[in-house]
Amino acid sequence: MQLKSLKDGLFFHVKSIKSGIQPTIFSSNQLIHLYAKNGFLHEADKLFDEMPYRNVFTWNTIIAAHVKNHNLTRVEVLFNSSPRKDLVTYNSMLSGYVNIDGYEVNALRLFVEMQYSRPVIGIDEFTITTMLNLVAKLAVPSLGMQLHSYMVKSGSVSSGFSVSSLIDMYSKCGFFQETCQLFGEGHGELDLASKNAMVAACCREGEVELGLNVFWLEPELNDTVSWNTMISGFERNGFFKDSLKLFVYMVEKRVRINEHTFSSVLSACSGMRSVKLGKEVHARVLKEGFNTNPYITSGIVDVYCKCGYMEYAELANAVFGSENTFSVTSLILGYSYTGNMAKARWLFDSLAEKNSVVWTALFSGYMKSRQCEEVFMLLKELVVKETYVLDALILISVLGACAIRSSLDPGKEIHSYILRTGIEMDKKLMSSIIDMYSKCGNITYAERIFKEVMKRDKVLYNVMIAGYAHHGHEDEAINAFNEMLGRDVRPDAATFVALMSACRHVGSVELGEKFLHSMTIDHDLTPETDHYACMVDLYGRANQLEKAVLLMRNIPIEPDPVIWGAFLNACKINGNMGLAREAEDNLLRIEGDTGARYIQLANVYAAEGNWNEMRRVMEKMKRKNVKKLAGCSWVYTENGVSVFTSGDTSHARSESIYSTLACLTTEIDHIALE
DNA sequence: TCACCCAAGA
Repeated sequence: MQLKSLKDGLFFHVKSIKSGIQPTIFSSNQLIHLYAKNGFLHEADKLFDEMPYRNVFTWNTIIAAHVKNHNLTRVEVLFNSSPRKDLVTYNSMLSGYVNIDGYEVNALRLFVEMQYSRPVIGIDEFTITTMLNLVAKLAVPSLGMQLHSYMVKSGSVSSGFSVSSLIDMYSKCGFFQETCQLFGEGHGELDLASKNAMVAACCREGEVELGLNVFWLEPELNDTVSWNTMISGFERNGFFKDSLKLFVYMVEKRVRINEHTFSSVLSACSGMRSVKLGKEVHARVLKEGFNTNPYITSGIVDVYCKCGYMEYAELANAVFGSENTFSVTSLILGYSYTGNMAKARWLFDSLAEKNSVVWTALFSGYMKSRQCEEVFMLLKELVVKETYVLDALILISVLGACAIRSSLDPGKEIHSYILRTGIEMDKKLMSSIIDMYSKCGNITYAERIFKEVMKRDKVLYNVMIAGYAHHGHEDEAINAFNEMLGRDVRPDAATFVALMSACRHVGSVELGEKFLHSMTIDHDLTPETDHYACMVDLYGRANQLEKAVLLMRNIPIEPDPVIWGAFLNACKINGNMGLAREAEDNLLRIEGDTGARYIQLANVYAAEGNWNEMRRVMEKMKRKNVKKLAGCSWVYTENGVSVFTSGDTSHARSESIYSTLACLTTEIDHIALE
């Protein structure tokens, strides 16, 4: 008897219990399969345990059920106690090892055992496709190619399963040419899974248009997977609107939507930072009952976090219940973005297990709010608590903190850690190291590392040009820029900030003007705040206040405090108090609650000996009740960091520090007199 | 009874 549906099965099961007639092994096997398929694993297990006789099919069915449920401990127990194992038993076990993270080595061992143990189990097409999956997951093309050769030799390369698995494997190993070739060879009749794998491969390669063309080949074939692949392909390449448009079209065409669809659509909403669309999708998810899928619930939380709606995000997370690390990570990032690091830290501490992504999230949060000490402390905590090799993105955060703090020694330690552990030096990491060395005052090291990189990208050039600028090496900055153009690396707005800042350091007004002009005319870039502020500063330092005034009048964007601050400084250098007053009005209008601005203004008047004006500004500041954080210096010693503010006597050894300082000052005075 | 293609947080 054939039991087709769960209803059939239940009916049959009840009948057999009532009648007391033991079902045949064949029927019981079918029942186990039906129960497991419909999520009733407990019932499947119970039936399996109660069976007086079992055959190899019985064992294979229950093993497969637990493989699908990712219960590997149970799978291994069953596999080892199974009295007779055939190729199917081995293939199921192999599939368990391949599809559950952390058992990849077991899969390789089992694969070898299947071929060489006595008696030989052998391998078949199922084994090969499962192994191709493993190759794709681990990205080890050499093994993939061996499997491919074996398939060619054994003549099993023509089935849809084989081709789609091969396409997927080559694509995930980064061999796009081979992927295209395989797809092209099988063009006589289009196999849906192979076509879907090809669409995915194109999107993975960033060839979205090509992917779309494949998607529209014989569109009547397309199933939910095809649509999902294309929707996610758009999303992952940043074409969020196209992703959502295709989703709408999918709904109109009445193609069945599943949990994968919603997951990608939610990512697109996050990418667009559209809370409106996010809410719409959220409503649809609730309506269609997908609100227990962890991919989807974390996706919803993420949309609200990315859009800055932290209250909604918290609420959604609470409603969805059951701890979801992805949701919590999104929340940590959301709070980091809004500068609420206390809340971010609280959430971080609430996680029982912390993976490298969540550590990275906290690191980047502290970096974003420039809490460098917290970055260093977190690093200490991480090294104590976790044993794994530090993630490149974490190191980038720490290097950033070193750069801000001008802490060369910790920076060097990180650099040697990278060399020691053999972490792959990608361009981002390389740029961070170069930036760290240059900001910590060691331009020679920065340059040496830069010159070792053959394939230099935009960020790498920008960092190096900024480094040269920072150290007053105008010619080197311009040479690097010319080399960049010669290598067809397109400059961006940051390149010109670096170049103009090089001009600022050496006072080359003409060159600065040339760059400002050239970025618009030759490179189709729009000057932003930093460019104008840089130019105003350049004019100021070159005693060309009239040009600064002219530029201020013609800046096409609303000048922000950075530009006004630069202009104020220009007024100070050129001793023009009338214009300084104008800058003051504008500055305090925008930044009336920033203590540092009042002090800057007071200093402008003080430099001119205009004590009345200075007093007026200080009184204004007092009335507004704003404070300025004291500027400080710091020194790294073996015992940690010591911070000093002006007139500070809080340090335990402050007496000896001050007497050393007095000696040094006397010596400097002597040198100056000589 | 086992195998292919689509989903999340830096």
